[in-house]
Amino acid sequence: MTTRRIPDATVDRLPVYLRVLLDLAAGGQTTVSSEQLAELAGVNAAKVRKDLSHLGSYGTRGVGYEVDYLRFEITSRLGLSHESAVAIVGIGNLGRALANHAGFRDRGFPVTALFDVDDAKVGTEVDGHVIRHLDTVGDPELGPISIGVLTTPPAVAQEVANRLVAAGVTAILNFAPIVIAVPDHVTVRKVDLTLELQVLSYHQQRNEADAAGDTPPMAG
Amino acid sequence: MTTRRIPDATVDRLPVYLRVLLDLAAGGQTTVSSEQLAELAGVNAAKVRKDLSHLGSYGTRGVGYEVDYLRFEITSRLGLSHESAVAIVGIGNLGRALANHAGFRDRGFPVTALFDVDDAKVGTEVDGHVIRHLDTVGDPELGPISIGVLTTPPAVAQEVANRLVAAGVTAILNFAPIVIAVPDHVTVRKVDLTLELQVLSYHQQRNEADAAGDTPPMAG
DNA sequence: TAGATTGTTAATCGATTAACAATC
DNA sequence: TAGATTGTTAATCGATTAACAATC
Repeated sequence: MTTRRIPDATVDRLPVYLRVLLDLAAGGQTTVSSEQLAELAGVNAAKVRKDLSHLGSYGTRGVGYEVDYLRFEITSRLGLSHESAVAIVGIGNLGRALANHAGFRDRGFPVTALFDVDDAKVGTEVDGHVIRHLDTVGDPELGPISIGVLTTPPAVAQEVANRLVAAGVTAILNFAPIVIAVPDHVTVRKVDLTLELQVLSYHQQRNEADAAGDTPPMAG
Repeated sequence: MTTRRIPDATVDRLPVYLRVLLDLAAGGQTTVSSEQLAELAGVNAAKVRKDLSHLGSYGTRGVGYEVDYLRFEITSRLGLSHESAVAIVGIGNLGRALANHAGFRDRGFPVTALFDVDDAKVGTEVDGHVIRHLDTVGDPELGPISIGVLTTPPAVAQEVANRLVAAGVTAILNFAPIVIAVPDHVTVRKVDLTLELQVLSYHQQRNEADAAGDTPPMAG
């Protein structure tokens, strides 16, 4: 069963469509046009149709897309038909907040393990989960870990990533502000909060420069 | 003083280069080649040179780039020469963690205000900051807010964004899993944690499919 | 001068968009 | 049949990359 490759830009948008479809389904809507889906997802209709065409032809001309069918299809292609266990490593402010984050469990990503190396933290509980020492990360009795969430200080992030990979983790969400290297079969996504603020800063500065007449809007 | 437009993809990488340069400077290194910068930033050297060329010609052929000079230049172009006050709206798990996040203040983004609408929270303190009612968001005595961080439930995110914009905020970092609409002069970046996990799930599934022989690596 | 490395060019690639024939 | 809307094509745009002349 060969599944065609989906472009990266499309993969990044499928979760957005999926969330919109869940909302629509909750509201009782059974059909949606590319126009409406685009509006709710904050993109244009051509992009929606192009994106969905990579999944196959699941719309009906003159009618639109069946909400439930499309939901099912996106869920399946994203690999969300089964739950994925999440382990959080580094239980500081952010790690603790994520451990408490109900949204993960609700979306099929139950947090099943918390790790740290601080003996003062190991053994204590967060949201019903005991914090374990990172040395036990490979322990089979914890069950398989599908995704590792890295919320350690940057100085140890690479070392921790190595240990996660050694324990069989093939997907990492990295919050540490450092680029980590992993083998080809491991996927990393990064969330860099300072980067986000800095990019906002850039655009803010540009807008101000434009407003100040650097690129006069209509004045002549 | 006209500053040339920098491509979006480049703007997204400049903060990464900046972080690497700070590390190099801390280590006492005064010069860096595109090759080394690329290695540390996790990209290739051609991209580094192309990106930096948008800032102007700040390298020296045969030598490389002066670390301090490049740092200064990127800092300036990103608008990081002055601090930007951050307000966090929605003090739940995540908002509280971000309020405690020292990395923001250290990078020039001091958190100066916390807002919520829950009377049980209003008046209490987090990391030395009193939580205020969102109704006071425009209050001049709080000082200007440069960036608003949205950590509210999705159902109220649009409404809260409207109030931030009305209070003069022109940059928003949105953690609520919903697309928010804002006027043209306002910039929004989103951080969608569930989306990140779902995209990881997709790649994980693809890698497994490939490993299972869907795309045989070398077997014939 | 010889070696190193930038800055720029040009080719390539992937993503976006508009337009419209196909078709419900 | 008439109206609506998809799925696909083709044009355009922006990003990436390799290659190399310029030059320190």
